[in-house]
Amino acid sequence: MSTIKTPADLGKVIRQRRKAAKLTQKKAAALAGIGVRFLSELERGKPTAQIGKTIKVAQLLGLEIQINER
Amino acid sequence: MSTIKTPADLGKVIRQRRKAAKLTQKKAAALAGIGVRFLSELERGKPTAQIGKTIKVAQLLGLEIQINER
DNA sequence: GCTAAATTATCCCGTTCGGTAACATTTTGG
DNA sequence: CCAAAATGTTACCGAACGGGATAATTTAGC
Repeated sequence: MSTIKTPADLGKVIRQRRKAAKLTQKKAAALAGIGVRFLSELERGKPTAQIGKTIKVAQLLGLEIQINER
Repeated sequence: MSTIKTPADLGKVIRQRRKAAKLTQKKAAALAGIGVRFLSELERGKPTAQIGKTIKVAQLLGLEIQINER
């Protein structure tokens, strides 16, 4: 369970998880219905990545996003 | 603790939390350094909202984003 | 070193989003 | 209830960016 404070934090988790699933960016992107460039940038912490696509990728990788009061 | 499956889920939580904090969109947007339009659209679940701005808003409202394996 | 994978670059059209203000909706007070 | 006030949504303009496809370059694994 990781706490996300920045887009970079998010990218890191996604990359880890993708690798753990033995998927290349190309395959993962195809499965999520997005481009490889998006995934590459997302994993590197691009702050302007779109939320909808980001959620899609997370779900594809079996990641659950939760939000709660601090 | 809410599970986020879609941009709409996220928007809902953010709106609730903003209201609980007695902030108008205008004030909240100013505090987060974004435009009112972005916040309005974010709360209504716009899937293309940028992740960086979204995280900023969440943090301003004292929301913690977590991500973990399902 | 060779090969697959990942990052980066380029082209390019569509979209984002801030500022401002008009318009719509919701809330409030009498 | 209804009018006024507050809040939220949207249109407009314009500059800037997103991101898909593809190719080139860099990096990593064997």
